[in-house]
Amino acid sequence: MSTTGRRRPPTIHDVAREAGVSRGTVSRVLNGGHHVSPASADAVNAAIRKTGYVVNRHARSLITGRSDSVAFLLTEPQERFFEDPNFNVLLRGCTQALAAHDIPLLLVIAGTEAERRRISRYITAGHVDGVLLVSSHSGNPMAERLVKARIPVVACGKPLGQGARIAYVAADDRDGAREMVRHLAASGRRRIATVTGPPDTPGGVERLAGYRETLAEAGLPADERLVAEGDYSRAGGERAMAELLERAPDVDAVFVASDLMAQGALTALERAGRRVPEDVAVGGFDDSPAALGTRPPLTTIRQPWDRISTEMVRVLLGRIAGEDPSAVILPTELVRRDSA
Amino acid sequence: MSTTGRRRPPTIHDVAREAGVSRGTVSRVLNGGHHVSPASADAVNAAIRKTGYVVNRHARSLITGRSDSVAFLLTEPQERFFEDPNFNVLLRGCTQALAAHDIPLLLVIAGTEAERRRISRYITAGHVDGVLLVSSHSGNPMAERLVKARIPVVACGKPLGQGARIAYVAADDRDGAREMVRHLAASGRRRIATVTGPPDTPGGVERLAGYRETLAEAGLPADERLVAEGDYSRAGGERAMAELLERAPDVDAVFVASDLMAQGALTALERAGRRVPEDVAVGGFDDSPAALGTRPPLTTIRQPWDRISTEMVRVLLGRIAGEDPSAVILPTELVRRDSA
DNA sequence: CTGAAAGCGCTTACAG
DNA sequence: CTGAAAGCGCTTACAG
Repeated sequence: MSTTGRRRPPTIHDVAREAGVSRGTVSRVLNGGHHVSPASADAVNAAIRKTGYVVNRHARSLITGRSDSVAFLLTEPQERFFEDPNFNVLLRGCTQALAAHDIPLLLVIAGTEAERRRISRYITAGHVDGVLLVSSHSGNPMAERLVKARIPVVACGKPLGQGARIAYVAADDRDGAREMVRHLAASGRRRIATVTGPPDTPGGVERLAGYRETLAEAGLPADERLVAEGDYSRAGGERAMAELLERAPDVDAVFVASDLMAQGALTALERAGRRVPEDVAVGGFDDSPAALGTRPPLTTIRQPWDRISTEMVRVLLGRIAGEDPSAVILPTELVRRDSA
Repeated sequence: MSTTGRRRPPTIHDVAREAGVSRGTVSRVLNGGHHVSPASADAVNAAIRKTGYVVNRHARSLITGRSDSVAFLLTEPQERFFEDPNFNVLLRGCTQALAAHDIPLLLVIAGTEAERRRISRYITAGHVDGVLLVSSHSGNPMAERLVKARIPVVACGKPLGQGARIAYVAADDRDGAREMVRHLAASGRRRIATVTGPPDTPGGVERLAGYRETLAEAGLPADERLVAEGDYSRAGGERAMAELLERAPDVDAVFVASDLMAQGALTALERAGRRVPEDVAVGGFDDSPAALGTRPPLTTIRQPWDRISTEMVRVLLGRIAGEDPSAVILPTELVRRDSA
């Protein structure tokens, strides 16, 4: 009569009965099969197939205290992340790396302080085993809170404030910037400007430092009129480039600290009637999908996003397993296209 | 001695003791406060604050059979989704709409058949209460499986195969296409081509239908050389436009069924030395962020993504609460910029 | 309105 | 190797 009704899913008890063993034995098979005779294991596996049994994770989590899932946590206004293709690449990479471990990724966006509070409670309540923290800005209160609550965390990019207590994975920002500026100088440019990231972000600080060092090495004079601050947005890049053009009309190259900002810079240059790369060479940073959408295609510094996400997941899983926080710095690579 | 160790989080039992009531009463306060005296409720709330109690969701889910979370499920190769900015907008909208209900979003990508199988099991195991299904192609085996397993599902875009059994939210594709083609014709274009979406997607079918209808209404002859098939990717759009240029060199306008493909079409036109909009007017579809990154900025049809995501969440929550599947069709809007 | 009690589905020492 | 049993933290009829 009730075959039409929604059948209750089979439990471990049904499997045990079917296999003719105790629930304990079924559980042992489920959890690695140690201390189980081959015959019992076979019987259990057959019973699982026959009944279509799937473990109830809530019950398991209740007793193990683990959720077997991980959060991908964004702690900035969403617009930034969704505008910037880097975000996609990172999210995709982490999703994939986690999937390989059969761990689902919980996407959590905490852009406002109210949201951050709510999410803190959510995470602290044991909903996830660890957090992949994506936030370019330092002094992030979330990181502090999470670390204090003993939640395993690994950040993308070096957290400027937190000291050594938090694990992170980052590209070698400074070295990447140096390579780009060397490339610009090698093509004979002499008035090389830069559009920086925000000064409270590792990319903002390190890429600028690399720029300055390389200028000095090349014997080019430092000129503060050649430095404009951006905010990693396309609009910010456009604004900064316009500023640069006004302050230093003789600029003949610019290193822009992100591809998205470089896209904006290109717009500003076009409006000003400057040809790229003939009049002004433009170098970006990231090698994000944004670099291909521009005209001309962007010469840029590739961040190894695949490796970054893989490493973030690896380190986080290690942290969850009890390992100490570690830092991973990955090398970048110059990608030559047409803009410089 | 043990204050340094990781303190076990407070349970409902601790709260009950603190408040001087039974665990049942605490639970009642937690679940709406019905059948609880104000005095007890106050005592419980005070105890919750004092102990910092947060409900253990695993225990709750075990008994209620609900997870209080929802999956955002992508069932296509990831590249497509991450390449296409529409995806971002949708994901962001759903995340926000869900956050308003305090429901976390689980991002799940099932691009390969193996992944789909794994994810099916995952979802069927009761890990989520419902699924926001994002997949442009029809005949999606996932949808079938989920519906069969009685999982509440709402699709983005009308599922071509599934009939009336699955709820969906979509923009009015046909009407949007008609408006764009009318706009093109109104500007005096006579050789209006189209780059379509895949023929097994609702957008591929409906937007092409709208194109044909409007051409007929405008008294323009149907010419199959003016129809090229795209795949919603930038590269596909570029390819299709090149094809069009070869087959019908006198083309003076093109309606491209997605902004991303339009971006590709622009590249092909530029390579062919055609000016936009002077020689060829280009109209897109979506009003995705891709439409702003082009030169010239794209005239396009806006899909009301905010409303689409809000509605998807609303319908899904309704389904979870037991409502019947419903379909929501939202109006589009012509956005005039410089490309047409 | 409220407490005592059963039970959700699982894991894990504990004995054998 | 394996079963019986306790217990994870919660919710929900059931009596009062």
